[in-house]
Amino acid sequence: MLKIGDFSKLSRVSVKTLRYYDEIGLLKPLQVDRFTAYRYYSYEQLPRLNRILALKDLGMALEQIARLLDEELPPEQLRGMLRLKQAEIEGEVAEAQARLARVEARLRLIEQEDVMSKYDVILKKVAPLEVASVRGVVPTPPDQGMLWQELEEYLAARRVRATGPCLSLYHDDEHKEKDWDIEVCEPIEAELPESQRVKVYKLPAVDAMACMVHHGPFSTIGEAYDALMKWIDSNSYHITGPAREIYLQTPAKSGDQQDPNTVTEVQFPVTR
Amino acid sequence: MLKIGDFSKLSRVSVKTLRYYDEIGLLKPLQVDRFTAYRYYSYEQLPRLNRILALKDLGMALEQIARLLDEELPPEQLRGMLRLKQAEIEGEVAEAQARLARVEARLRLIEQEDVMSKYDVILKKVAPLEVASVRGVVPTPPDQGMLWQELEEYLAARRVRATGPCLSLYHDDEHKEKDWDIEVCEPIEAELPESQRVKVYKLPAVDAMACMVHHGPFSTIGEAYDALMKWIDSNSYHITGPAREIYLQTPAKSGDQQDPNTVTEVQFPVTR
DNA sequence: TATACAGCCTCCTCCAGGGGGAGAGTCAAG
DNA sequence: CTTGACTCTCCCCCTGGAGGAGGCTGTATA
Repeated sequence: MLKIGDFSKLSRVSVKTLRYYDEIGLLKPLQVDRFTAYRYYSYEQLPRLNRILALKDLGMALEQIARLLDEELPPEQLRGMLRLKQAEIEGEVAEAQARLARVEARLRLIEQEDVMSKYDVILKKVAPLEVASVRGVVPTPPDQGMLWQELEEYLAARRVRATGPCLSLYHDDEHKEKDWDIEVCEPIEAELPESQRVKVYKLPAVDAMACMVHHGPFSTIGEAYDALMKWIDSNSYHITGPAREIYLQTPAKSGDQQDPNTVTEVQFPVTR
Repeated sequence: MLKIGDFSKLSRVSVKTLRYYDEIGLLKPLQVDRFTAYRYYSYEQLPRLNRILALKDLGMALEQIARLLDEELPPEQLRGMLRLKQAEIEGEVAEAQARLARVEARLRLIEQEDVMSKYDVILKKVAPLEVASVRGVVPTPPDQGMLWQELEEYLAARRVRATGPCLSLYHDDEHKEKDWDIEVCEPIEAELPESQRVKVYKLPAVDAMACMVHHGPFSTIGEAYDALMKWIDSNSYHITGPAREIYLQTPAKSGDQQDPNTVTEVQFPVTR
């Protein structure tokens, strides 16, 4: 009969842990003094403890180990559990490697430019969204006011209201000097007839959307685009569709390019 | 001003989490109604939240993120933290891969033999140990009784007692039919003079000791050796020194090869 | 304007695997 | 017999929230 301290030294498992294993029923002392509550272990319990440690070392949860040991399970089932565990750890490895890649990308970014630290990109899933939209070609982005006016008049006339912040889609693949192909959208829920100019449809869901929030005047939104592009490049993604610009907080004066309280989210659908 | 639900939808962070971030001071709402305690957020808080999510995504702890954001730390320090994080994740990857290798080895083992499931190997560090020992060549392991007798008589005559379970070292590299080179040891703490036959020294510490506890008669200990060897092989380790046999629970009748209550630990120092 | 109902609040418990420590009782050697 | 080393139970702590109870609040609609 060994007292807990002796058993602890023998097995190199802390006393605390042994008491915990007793508590959860994973390894009960062979005998417990009814008056002093002292735990007494036997050498013969070492194999069970070692089995516990071996399974724990494979990444099994204690409760699972308890079930596994007490149910005298068939070897076939142990095999199954191990294979499951194997898949799980493979997932962990992949996840850790992905995280490592993100950290390295971030390091590369701040290596080349410290301003980057103003911006943070996150990757989200985005649900499909029912919108009413007007698409057209305008000289430069600030000129899209015309499109907005058109869309809003149409909605107001039919007493339909936006159900969330409105957004623009930028359909051009590359940066242009003039003649931008822009689509302005308002999310709606009601039924709405289409017209020649106003389309009603569901924006597709996006599995991986690289997003960044720009807080500051519209006139400086280029910085956000630069940072976002750099992030996408650094993380070896590439763009798979039109950019979205979501107007979370619109300027006090509509169309004001300088209002510093404007908040805009820029999004690019991406894939590896 | 956005209520917590709206802010939650906007940022795709659960309400629960936002309240938690408020509680730990990571992201306080811009304003809290003094009477209703309703939290009100602003669009301008999105960048901070996004920064939080981005850093969390790199594996940073929330408390670290809080310090990082509130201390306006120099970019140099961020770089340092990221490099630290990088090393840490590399460690995680390595650990996960090692665990995966262990699971795979275990799968291979039970694949070839189900009996294996009786034995569990664990890898320990072993501290140095002061011992008195007698070494000699005996026909077969059960004949080591002669050596034990010699050692114990020497100790008894000098009133020195063992401070832990005694053990044998097997110095032969390969399995032999006869003439085993065996050293029997008793751990001691007291000063003890050496003699021609009895040596006193410190068994070296071992960094990686593959250990297995055999519970059953001595006569069947060969199974334990087989399993241990197989494990070592399966996990691509190799043996770097003499095996140790630790007599945790000795037979009721000294030297009894058949007592089923005997408990013995078999150890091999190993390395990759 | 009454009411329904969605949304918000605080507070509590729970997860894994123990670590740390307080306060009190026990064991064994000298 | 004493003393010091062990041991006991009980409680709180860690991460990053999730789940739910019980009770207010805000707003849209009839």
